[in-house]
Amino acid sequence: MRRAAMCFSLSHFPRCRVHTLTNSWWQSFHHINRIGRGSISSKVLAAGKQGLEGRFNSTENRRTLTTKSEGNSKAALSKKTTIRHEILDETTKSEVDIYSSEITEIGNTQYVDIRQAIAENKDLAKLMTFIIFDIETTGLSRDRERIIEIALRDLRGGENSTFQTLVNPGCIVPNSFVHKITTGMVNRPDVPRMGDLIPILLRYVGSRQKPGGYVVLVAHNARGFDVPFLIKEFSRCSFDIPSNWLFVDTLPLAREVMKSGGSKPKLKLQDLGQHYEIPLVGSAHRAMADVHMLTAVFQRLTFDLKLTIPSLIEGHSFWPSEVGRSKKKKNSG
DNA sequence: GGCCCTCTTTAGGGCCTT
Repeated sequence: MRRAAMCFSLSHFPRCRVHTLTNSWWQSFHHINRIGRGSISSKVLAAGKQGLEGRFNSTENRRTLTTKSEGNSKAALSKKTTIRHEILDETTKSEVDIYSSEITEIGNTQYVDIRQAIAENKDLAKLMTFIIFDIETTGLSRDRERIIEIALRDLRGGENSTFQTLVNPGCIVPNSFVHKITTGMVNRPDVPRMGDLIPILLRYVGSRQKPGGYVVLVAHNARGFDVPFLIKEFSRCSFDIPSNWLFVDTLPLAREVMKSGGSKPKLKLQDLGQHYEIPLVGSAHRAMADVHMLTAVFQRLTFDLKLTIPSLIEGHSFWPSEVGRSKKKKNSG
């Protein structure tokens, strides 16, 4: 039997480190705010040092797992399938049945604007699952190019908090100089095509979301690049973006933070990483390395902007249907 | 392509994503 490597991996990070950093200060921001600016900085930055730098350098707590599945993933979806995750050093093995989790259906509420409701009801904010994601592609045009790698990371951390896979684009990869992903790496029968991968991706995200909750997917330049690419690929494969997926673009957040800097701000993800002195893990422009970087950058940006979950959702999130529509309306009158 | 900035708004250039 051919053992088809799905080429996606799951990494195990210290449980709740990121969750603690993000959610604790978000939830307690107003409380901490009463203590004073200096106290906020010292407390949160201390948490950041432990949660971010400590995590990145902590090899003893970080175990990379590879995931392999047997058989074609699309065919496998027709029946209950278990994907086995094997730790590289083979000292331990674990199994996760990502097909057993239910994706919560929101019914016909697609594109119903819940952002105002979240702003008015803090309990709804607790139903949010924040997932940082990044894609690598064969180029910049959403119409002509294809996704060749995708990585996600649940901000809560913990076991199976990350998801990473190469994607077979069915064409050559002309821009390997960018991400070091070659045609030979992805044009293989054991690398899933997007149509096979999307159901797995949906199940994974569904396994991370809270019952009845919403998923907030965060990416750098999400509005201009990642989300349009996702929409295009989902559409091409006859899938819909789930109705409970919201998106946040960190590029305008960075622009807002950096605009007071005087000189022309550098807003590339790697520049933001340098600004915040965040160490790079892995190769830049590989999806998971960029996800780890953005995870740290996102938290620093939201801290600098003093954003709570409700204010982030209300003021900085968007639905897929809003992509392609200019956020700022030109004055027609 | 979306967004921001300016030498602007009846526009154009540059950044950001790969």
